[in-house]
Amino acid sequence: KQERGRMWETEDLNEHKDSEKKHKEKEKTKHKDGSSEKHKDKHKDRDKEKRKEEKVRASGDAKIKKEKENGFSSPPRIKDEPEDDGYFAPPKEDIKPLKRPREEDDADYKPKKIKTEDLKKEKKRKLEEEEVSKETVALGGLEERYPEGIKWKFLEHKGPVFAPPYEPLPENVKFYYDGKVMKLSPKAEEVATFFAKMLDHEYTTKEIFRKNFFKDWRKEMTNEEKNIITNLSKCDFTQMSQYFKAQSEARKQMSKEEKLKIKEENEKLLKEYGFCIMDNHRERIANFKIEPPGLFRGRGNHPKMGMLKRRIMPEDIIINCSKDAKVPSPPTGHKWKEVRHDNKVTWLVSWTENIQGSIKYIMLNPSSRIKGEKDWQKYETARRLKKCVDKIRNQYREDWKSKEMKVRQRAVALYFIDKLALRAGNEKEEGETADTVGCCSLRVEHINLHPELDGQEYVVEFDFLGKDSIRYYNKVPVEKRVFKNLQLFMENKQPEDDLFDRLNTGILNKHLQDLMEGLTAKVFRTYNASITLQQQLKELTAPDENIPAKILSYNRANRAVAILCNHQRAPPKTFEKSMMNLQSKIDAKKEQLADARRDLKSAKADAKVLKDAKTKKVVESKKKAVQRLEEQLMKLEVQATDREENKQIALGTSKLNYLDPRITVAWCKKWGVPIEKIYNKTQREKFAWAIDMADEDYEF
DNA sequence: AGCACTGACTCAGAAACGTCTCA
DNA sequence: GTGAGACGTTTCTGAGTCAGTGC
Repeated sequence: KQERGRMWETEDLNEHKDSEKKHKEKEKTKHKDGSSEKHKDKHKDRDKEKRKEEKVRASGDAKIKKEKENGFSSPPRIKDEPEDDGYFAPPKEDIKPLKRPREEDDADYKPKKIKTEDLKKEKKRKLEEEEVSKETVALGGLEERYPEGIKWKFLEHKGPVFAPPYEPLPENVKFYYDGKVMKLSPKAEEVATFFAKMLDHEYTTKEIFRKNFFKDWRKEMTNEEKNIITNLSKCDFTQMSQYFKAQSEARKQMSKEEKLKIKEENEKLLKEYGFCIMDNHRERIANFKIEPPGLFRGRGNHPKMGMLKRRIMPEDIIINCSKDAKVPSPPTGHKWKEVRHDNKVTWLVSWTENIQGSIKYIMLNPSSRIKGEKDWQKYETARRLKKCVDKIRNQYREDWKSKEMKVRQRAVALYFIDKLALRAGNEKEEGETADTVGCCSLRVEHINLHPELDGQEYVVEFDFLGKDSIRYYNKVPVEKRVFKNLQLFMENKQPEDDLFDRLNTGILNKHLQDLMEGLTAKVFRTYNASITLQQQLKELTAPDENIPAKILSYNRANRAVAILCNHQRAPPKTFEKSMMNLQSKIDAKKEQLADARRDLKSAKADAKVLKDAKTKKVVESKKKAVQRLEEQLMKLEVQATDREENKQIALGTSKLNYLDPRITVAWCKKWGVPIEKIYNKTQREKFAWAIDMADEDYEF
């Protein structure tokens, strides 16, 4: 059984103090210079370095990686096309702003596409029985139009939308320090409002959050403010907080017209900035709005939570577009940091974020050609793994016996990745992020070995925090050889030592690359998720069930995958209540049904005596009523089961990222389930390529 | 030559938002 | 017919993976 919980939510005081202490030590060594570019000067932990050295020694024999291709199932056939054949910038007038962009888009661009792809189209058309309008997203090797690594030939966009400027609070909203009213400078006030807006959130009670916030807030204060405000606990943000609550309340209470006006403004913004031209398509951009300033909310026990995420200015922004495109103009009085023309990447805009020093991007929507193609490619790689997975499994089982420690560790790790769908587990910089692990970065403290547990032999108990600090807890019986190996790996180690001290993701992936071109650790997740869906669907779908029951089967298959991938969610706040509501509905329905049955019975009795047409008719209608109620009851019960089973499981992530959509499409076609029942509008847009491609015989 | 760094991309759950349903 | 709450959808942005590059 999967248990959910974030360590830090339940951690006891001692642990808390410990992590605090650790963090303070980090701070001391790290922040001496006080520069704002601290993230650049990487802090090296002594232990970590030692560990790394060991690994280095052990991995000296790494094989030289062979030349890597782009992971296509078939090598891309590169057609030599004249540069300007079809890759012109579509004249502006052609790009009509649209209310329902996607559909009309297709109509807009189809003609051009057909022009540029005459031959391919013709071939395709023969294969197609269905809507031609979806062709724009049909893939069938669009990539081959580009030489290796080239992502586009023409790219034009309007640049990002910046966060709205700060609006100072009205005079009557006061801030108090130590019980006394205090007027803050605009900059200090802005940062204070970030905190005030989060006052109801658990974050603001956390020591690290408060400390980080206060430190960064003070940087924004004037000298006088700095002198006065020395203790966060003496700050009273309640008026600010109430003001924002009132504002959001007011927003909810707005009249229809006002709401409509806002909606229209948003649509206008989307129309203008939400699309770009990539080659001869108008494509939706995923995140064209720049992240507004605020307080950093890391997940889990993040050492940087509460730090100030600064406002991004045009001067921070790098614009990427093609040379022959119109460069977006920066807001008046501002300049871009840089304009570049790099067609080996897919992003339109980038900037460097100040918390981790990492780069953020503006990229295209999942429905775009460039994302869809990549997605399709991912599943094709996973399907190639299907063909050789048996061989690979035999190989790593052999490797459990290897004389070389490194090989054994690699083999056991790969076994976990395959069997349990664990993530690869890159090393992370200590003190920069929450302490989470994946397979290669598992530590001794994360597993417990039980030679026997609950009647099973050789059980490994996993308990660690994975991505997003989601807890992975699982007791797994493993093969004896694995168990013995784990015992060996753990010998003479401290709890905080790496379990696989001779292994990292680089070594593992290099090895995988040798086993199959394009194979990496995460392909196993995709493969196992998709193959599980396919198997489960086969197993669970009962041919003569009705549609709701079929959908339940689908959800159950989906759920099996979500459990495998450990996709969890916090139980909805209203879960208990809504469950009870549903139960009372079921009870009511049962009562109705009992009544209806009684009515039917008496009607039948009447009919026996009277034998006239009228009473017969009554019997018929009562029969129908019973039937209808039975159906309704079943539907409700199905719903209840589904919901109960879904309490802590998030289906969305696997559906969106791990399950080959063609399996779903095929299943829908086979059983006559409308695709809309499984995929909503957005999902259908994202998977348009699959809906177009797969027929009911599709096999993953 | 080897590996640390980092850029570019996918994947992740929470929160905000919109819509539907039921009293 | 209406309004509140439930529930599905969309947005947001943080957290991973992985390979290329530059020291």
